[in-house]
Amino acid sequence: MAQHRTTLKDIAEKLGITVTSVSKALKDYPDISAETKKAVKKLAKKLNYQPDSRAIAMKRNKSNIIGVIIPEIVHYFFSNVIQGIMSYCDQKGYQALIALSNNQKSLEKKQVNLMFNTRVDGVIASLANESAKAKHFKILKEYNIPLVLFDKIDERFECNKVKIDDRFGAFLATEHLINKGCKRLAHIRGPQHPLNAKERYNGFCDALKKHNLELDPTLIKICEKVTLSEGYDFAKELLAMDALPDGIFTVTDQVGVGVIKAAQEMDINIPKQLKVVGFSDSQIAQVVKPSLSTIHQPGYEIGETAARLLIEEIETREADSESPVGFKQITLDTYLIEREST
Amino acid sequence: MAQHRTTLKDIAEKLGITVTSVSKALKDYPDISAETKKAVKKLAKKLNYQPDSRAIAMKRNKSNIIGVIIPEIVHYFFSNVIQGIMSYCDQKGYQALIALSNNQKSLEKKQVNLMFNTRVDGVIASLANESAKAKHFKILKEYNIPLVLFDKIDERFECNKVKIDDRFGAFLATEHLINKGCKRLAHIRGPQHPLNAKERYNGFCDALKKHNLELDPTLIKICEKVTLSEGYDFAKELLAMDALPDGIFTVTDQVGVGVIKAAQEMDINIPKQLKVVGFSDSQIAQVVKPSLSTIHQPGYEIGETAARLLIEEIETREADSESPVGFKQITLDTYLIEREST
DNA sequence: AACGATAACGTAATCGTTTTCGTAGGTGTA
DNA sequence: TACACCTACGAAAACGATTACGTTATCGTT
Repeated sequence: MAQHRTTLKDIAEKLGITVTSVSKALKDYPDISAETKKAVKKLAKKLNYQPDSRAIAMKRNKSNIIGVIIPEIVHYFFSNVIQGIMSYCDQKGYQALIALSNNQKSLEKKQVNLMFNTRVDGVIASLANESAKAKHFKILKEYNIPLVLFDKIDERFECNKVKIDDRFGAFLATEHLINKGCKRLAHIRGPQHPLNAKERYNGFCDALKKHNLELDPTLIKICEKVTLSEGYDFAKELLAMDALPDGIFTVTDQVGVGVIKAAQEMDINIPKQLKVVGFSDSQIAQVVKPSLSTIHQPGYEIGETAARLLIEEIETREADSESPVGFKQITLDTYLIEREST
Repeated sequence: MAQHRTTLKDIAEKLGITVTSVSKALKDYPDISAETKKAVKKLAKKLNYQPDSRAIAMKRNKSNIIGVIIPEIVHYFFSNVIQGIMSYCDQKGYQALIALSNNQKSLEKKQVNLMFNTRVDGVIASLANESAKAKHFKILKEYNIPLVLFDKIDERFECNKVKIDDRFGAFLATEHLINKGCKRLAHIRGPQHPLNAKERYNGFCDALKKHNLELDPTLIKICEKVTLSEGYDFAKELLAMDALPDGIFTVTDQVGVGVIKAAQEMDINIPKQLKVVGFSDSQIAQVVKPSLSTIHQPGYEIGETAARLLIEEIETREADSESPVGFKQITLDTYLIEREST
């Protein structure tokens, strides 16, 4: 019942020639006669011969598979990145092996090792929230396996990187609130470790400083999971204070939507009494009512760029394994999208 | 600079024994002396030996990689499914190679072939909108490669399947509209081919029939891309008719949100003048204002179940390649979530 | 006739691992 | 002494494909 997968051997035996000739015939080597080529190709088609990529991978020491490690996948930004990665890979003849870290450092480490064992040609990753450093990616470096970090990166780690200017984006968002008349600004920020959470916080501070506004530590809240409900809870806290904030910049749109929900429940009008800006430009930001102003974060382009850098590095090393690679950090443009929440 | 990946050969040479013994020592074969084992293991650890999964895959004829082919990934439902698949795979020691069909049949076919060549152990797929039949998956069947279809399935194709009862879900949604007093019901349905779009349409009809309501063909609209903006456009058409519909059931939440946007622009009150029910229970359904009633579609569980079925089939065939496999169709529970839009 | 060129194919090594089947040397027993 | 038996290892085939290098046979040239 179970059909046998045709190999070169099968073809060779039926034709009474050797595996070598079959291989050469299929690849149009000049030292194979036209007749033999014809016969081989015909039989190959008939038996539906398809080369075994694993065997080729062993021989060439190249799998044409890249690994992707991300914190989560049910996430507008990350799924966009993946889409970008995949469409570029498809074009270039690579496949994508995807793994999740669930934002846990230990799991992330395990996934890195798995990728290493699977002998992927390279890895694209965004660090787990628990991972301040990319130290556990070092094994890739040691064995010359290209790595591209995006979004949640470790600046000190020597490799290609793709990101947006989070600090500038946050600055734009905050200054927008100020320009709209906000005086008392709050920020619901991301976790301690991820660099982009820090950068967004810094951008927030930059804007305050530029406009001579004081930074009130009680108006800074730190998310752990960066969810809608965290945004909701922190907003409830912030909006129960004696001196209410009149503008909130949130680390993501998810959190921003949580803020909007909380404000609505407390009958605080957005944007009149409170203005909100999120970050990422995810779909919920346009769908929520009032729609949420946000900072655009081009997920698809980030993915595409990361894949391009990775494949370039892979193929450069392939051509000359000893040429020292110059690492780039590509920063993609970002901008403010103004909506009803401001 | 570039470090060399340790192989059995390296260890064997340094220890003056053969590859055979090294392999056996690492796997605790009884015919290797305790001393040798100790020495081998020590050196293996020191040199960070990790077996090459490709070589093992060749030998065992098993890659421990499964293929996943889905129409798109920037999609709440599909990304949830992937999450479910991956977490199950992780537990069972499998990795996931993911590919997108972009809802195109030709690309889907290409991806199936790629999966075949990569020698994945099995495939999980949801059909592209363009694919009425799963005929192009036949090659997997011919070579005894397990396949599990989910969500957008081909009922006639013999393989394991995981889905929800779309017809019943649609019936629930529609009856809910009727129970809430709607008399003139519209349905914005999915494309022609996907079975679940047909089933949802059928469920819509079932409810009308049960409650002796007439089916007005002018109130049925057919999406191509199933996007928010399609929902918006169709809603504008429907709400410009002489006899307005008072209830709309949409094939997805995306489309439902489009309807809500259109109604709001036209100053039609939801739920007073118009009630809307979506399908999928995606995040935007809770975020939109008014929040959208919907039918729950358990993406994570569907993914988990699909992975479980697939891996069970893989391992059954592994144990006994000739045992005829009985295919299951698992239907997961679904239910209505009532929100502000009704 | 002798040599070289060329065409067309095969040999064998290789990638890294697994596993079956030896086999050499030693010990124990009748 | 002869045989069985055990211990601890190695040889070799196998998975499927690639490729540097050999090896024939045939023909042309001088």
